[in-house]
Amino acid sequence: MFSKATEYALRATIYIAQKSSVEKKLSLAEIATAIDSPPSFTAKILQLLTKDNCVINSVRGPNGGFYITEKSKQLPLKKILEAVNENDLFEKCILGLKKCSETKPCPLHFQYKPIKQELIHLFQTNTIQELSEKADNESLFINNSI
Amino acid sequence: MFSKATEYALRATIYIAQKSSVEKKLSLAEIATAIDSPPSFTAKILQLLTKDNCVINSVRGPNGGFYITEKSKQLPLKKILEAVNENDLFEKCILGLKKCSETKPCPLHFQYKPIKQELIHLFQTNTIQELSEKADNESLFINNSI
DNA sequence: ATAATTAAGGACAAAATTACCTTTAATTAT
DNA sequence: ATAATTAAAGGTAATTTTGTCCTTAATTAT
Repeated sequence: MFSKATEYALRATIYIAQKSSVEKKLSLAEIATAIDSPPSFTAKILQLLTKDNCVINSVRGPNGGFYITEKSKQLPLKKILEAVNENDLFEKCILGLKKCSETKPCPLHFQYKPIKQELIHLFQTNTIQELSEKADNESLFINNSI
Repeated sequence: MFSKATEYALRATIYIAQKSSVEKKLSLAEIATAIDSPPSFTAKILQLLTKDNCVINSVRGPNGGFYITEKSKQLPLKKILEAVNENDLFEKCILGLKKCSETKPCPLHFQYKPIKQELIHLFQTNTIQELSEKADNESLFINNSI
């Protein structure tokens, strides 16, 4: 479904929202270990999420690391997809047809449409905070190797 | 969503179901042109679909080509995904967590679940024939460049 | 039988994605 | 101020996916 990059972005952001605050920043090493992702590749993705502080924040130096503000926690998951340039995924034709549209629909168009809309709805209505709270309850999901 | 390979597999199969019969086989060249896919790569994918005649059939030589039997037209789209080994796509965790399950769910698990089931339902209930008939009505969808 | 045609199959190439490593810049603690 | 720490940034490497090409095998038409 999603690329590795997007999966890591979602997992990392949820983890950061769960565990961080301005006072308690998380290092790349901790994040990558926690979400079971390759550290260097994860660094690149965190950079995307940090661009213009669009989703998360970072500071360098001792006791530096990544954190998320209360304000950013109110952002929809969609923002994460935007940050890693995978936001158009749900817009695309399921058969990969460039010209597929309402007026020129592919044979799956109208059956896929409601599903697509549910996906969009899922990522638009859920905030980062809501997800991180769910993560608190529903077992520590995030470590991929456990 | 899907890989190029899967998109081509779906488009090709629908096109073959639309236009072919045992008497009227379609050449690789015609199929690739019609669905706007790279011919050689498409050849590989058609081979997968032809393995054990699981979805489509082929014959070599003059007036050879690809066709689909009436029986195979009754197969669900899911068969196409199986043939190109992308059938597990809908089984996977949306966050890419290997151990995500009903008892150890990721924070998106229960919200994604119904969507996943609709996707599975879509590919399990629609037959190749049904799709190709839709393609007949809903404009010739398949050429990607028009 | 022979030649022509078409898919099958194998090897290879290009592009995209994923992953790694090293240097630089910023920040902090001493 | 200096040294230590951490992310940023750039380059590179490995892997996967996508795409190409060439030879082989099968079938058909002549």
